[in-house]
Amino acid sequence: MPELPEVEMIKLSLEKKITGEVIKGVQILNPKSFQGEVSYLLGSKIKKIWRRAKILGIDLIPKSKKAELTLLFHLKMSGQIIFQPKNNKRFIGGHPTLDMNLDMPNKSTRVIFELANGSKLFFNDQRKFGWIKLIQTPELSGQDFIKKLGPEPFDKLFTNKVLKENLLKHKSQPVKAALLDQTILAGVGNIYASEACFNASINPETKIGSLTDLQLTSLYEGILKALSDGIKHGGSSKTHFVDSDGKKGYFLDYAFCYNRAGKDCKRCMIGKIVKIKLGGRGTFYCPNCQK
DNA sequence: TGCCCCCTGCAG
DNA sequence: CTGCAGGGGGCA
Repeated sequence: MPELPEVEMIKLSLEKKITGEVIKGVQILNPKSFQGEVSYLLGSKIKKIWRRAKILGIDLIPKSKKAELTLLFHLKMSGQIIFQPKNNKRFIGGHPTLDMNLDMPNKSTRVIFELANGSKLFFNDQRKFGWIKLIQTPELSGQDFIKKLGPEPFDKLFTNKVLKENLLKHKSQPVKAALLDQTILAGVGNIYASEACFNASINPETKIGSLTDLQLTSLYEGILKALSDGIKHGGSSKTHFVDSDGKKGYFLDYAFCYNRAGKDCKRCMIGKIVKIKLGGRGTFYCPNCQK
């Protein structure tokens, strides 16, 4: 489900609600969804919520004087984190009919966190690919899936030059496949990879090695534009994504190519968006203006 | 680098 | 019924 913008929306919608709260209980409905010693969580206090790439982290201060804990979430394709206020009171604005049914738990609920103030967090994951991992905070940097991650797109260390260097280690790869490689840069997934190529007017099948310097720069800008547009519109809700309030995001209404096969290109107005398969993933582009 | 796999459910 | 879905690890 979620790429960087979607996880960011979850983080933003969650942090004010649960920071400072204490975890009172945990119910694990699907054992494969949770790794770690659950009992350590009980009585711990939520210190900070953060995002790295597509991973959401919750730092915890344990009840006793043990090392600090971090709860890691990877939502993979269908994960959701839903906050339920005390007494299940909700004040959802906008268009309630467009938000998900918030009766929890539901069929996809895998883990439930109960907070001391009576609110709850539901980890839903229809396809069961996602996971929650409880580790000691000092172990974080040693985790393989963290170590391997490339630069964070909105970090100031992620410059045009860094992207170029990282990409050029993979000259024979098609551009769009490279954007999905989390070691090159972290956080871009299938939707925003297609959009980034569109923004840069680059055919997603183009090999990295044959990109001009100018194209590499356009790609850098195109990536940042795709991701920030994603955040601006609250993320992409194709099937599963909602933020922690159960609200959808509307980026796909503004997307240039993703999920628009057969439709007119919004830029050149001549081409029609096509869908191809690249590296096993659906890929969209305009054959007329992406060369 | 390119499959196959982990799962469930929906659209065609 | 088949194929496909915002991810990514493991295998040849």
